[in-house]
Amino acid sequence: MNQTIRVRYAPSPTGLPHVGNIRTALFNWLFARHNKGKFILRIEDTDVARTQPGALESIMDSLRWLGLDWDEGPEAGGPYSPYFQSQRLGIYRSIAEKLIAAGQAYHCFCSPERLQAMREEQTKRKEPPRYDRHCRDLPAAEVARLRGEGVVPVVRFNIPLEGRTVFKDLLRGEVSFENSTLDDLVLLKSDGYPTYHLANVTDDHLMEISHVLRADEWLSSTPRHVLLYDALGFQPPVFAHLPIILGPDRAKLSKRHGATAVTEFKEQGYLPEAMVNFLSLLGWSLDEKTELMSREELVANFSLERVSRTAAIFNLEKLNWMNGVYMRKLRPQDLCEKVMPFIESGLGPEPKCPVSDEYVSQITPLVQDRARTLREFAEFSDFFFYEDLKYEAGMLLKGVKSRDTALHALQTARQAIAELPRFDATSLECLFRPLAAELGLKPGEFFGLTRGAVTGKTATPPLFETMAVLGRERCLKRIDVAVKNLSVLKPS
RNA sequence: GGCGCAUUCGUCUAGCGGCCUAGGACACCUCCCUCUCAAGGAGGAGACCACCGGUUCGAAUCCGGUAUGCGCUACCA
Repeated sequence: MNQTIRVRYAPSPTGLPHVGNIRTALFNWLFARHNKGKFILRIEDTDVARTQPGALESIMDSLRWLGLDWDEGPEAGGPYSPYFQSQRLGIYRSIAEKLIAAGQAYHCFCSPERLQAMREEQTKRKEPPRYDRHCRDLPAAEVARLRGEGVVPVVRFNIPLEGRTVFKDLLRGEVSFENSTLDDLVLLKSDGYPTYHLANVTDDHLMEISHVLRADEWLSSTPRHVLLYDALGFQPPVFAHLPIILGPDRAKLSKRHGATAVTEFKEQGYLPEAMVNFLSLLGWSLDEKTELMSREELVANFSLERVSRTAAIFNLEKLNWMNGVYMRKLRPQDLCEKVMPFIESGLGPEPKCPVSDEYVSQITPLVQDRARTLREFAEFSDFFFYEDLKYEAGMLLKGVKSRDTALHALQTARQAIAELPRFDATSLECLFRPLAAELGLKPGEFFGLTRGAVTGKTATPPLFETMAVLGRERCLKRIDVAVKNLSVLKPS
């Protein structure tokens, strides 16, 4: 096959794009870029009731955020316009009419009520619920009568009553279905919109899609599509059904499992490059060891042969780890820039120090190794920004013998700090180590106590660097507050 | 219920007949480093390769069956 590779991502704008969904987009994109082909974005807005206003924007935002650029589609345009199925209604109608004329499809006047009753009846009799082909061979006179009554029909496809439909799936090999298990699916709905099946087959053909890489849940409807291609005299594309993504409970990933929309990951402070890397490993692998790959490496190495066939569980822990790796790889000034909005929005309304580039760039090297997401970065460094700390005074006593020991140590530290000629990390350490010995405290005890006073936390970046960034005045003030907090505590 | 797909450590996976007494990664545990927390380094535990048959000198790898899971079974995609 030496035609150019053309693949598409064809979401329906019914909500926020899901990570599973976007993983399919990623694989399509990687396949296109690896093969120097085209990646097309096509919007399948054929369900009027389910289409949501902002969905298109969030689909495009998600793709852009991950760097999955499309060659044809909304905003990009392209030779096969339009790329919105709702703007191609005439095409589907004429295809449907062509099928009817050829005896490959028919009008069906059955009401939704009749269909539902029929299915209930079938289920009760333990039969597979299937359209009973009531309208398949309706006499012309009957059709005219129903028409006259104003019943708007749907168009159904004539599935062959016998035989098998066999097709090749790139990942699963030959797949075969008994035609008798398929029913006469609806092609054109009564509102004039096509169903997925018609629109999909029509557009994939017209847009010269070479490979259909879609989620596994479509495998069962592929024989219908193959039959449709046949009826229309179209050459079917190559199919590859990708494994789906499950939540930790092995059920299809959904809102119950926490964040699932791509935009949520963005808001939670994940980096797009980490996301792309992580998602690429959900159902694909390069070899037995390589895990960390740049976008370029992924493009260079991606191949369908190495896509697995089994559903994968979305492992948030691993994403967190990988995001941390990418955070640590960032140049400090880049991290600084990326984390800024999270600091600004992540801090509450309480009075806080000004958030400046200069200040944040001092904090960045201290927190970079410690945070796994940008949001976590903001949380870990919040004490740098709040003017007043909130903590339980008892926290200060953790690891210290008594309240009075702590009070004395803090007061001693306060005075020493106030008199320190140079307020930097090295000077502070040279001051504190001997001071701990003088106080009869272990360094860890003394440092921990000071840490609590100065940050309100038990776990922070290294004490002296942290103090140096906070500045002398703020440290003194916070120690004063700590002393006050301890004084009102019962002696221990 | 019918049809289809799948089944290797808790999780993501490597493996496409002998290199496997099954490799890597996350998570977990221990130790080192260390002012806390991380990061980093060194180890460890963790999979009778779903089960049962078969093919073969030899099977995680091929075939059949069973079980389990998932998907589809709409005028939704």
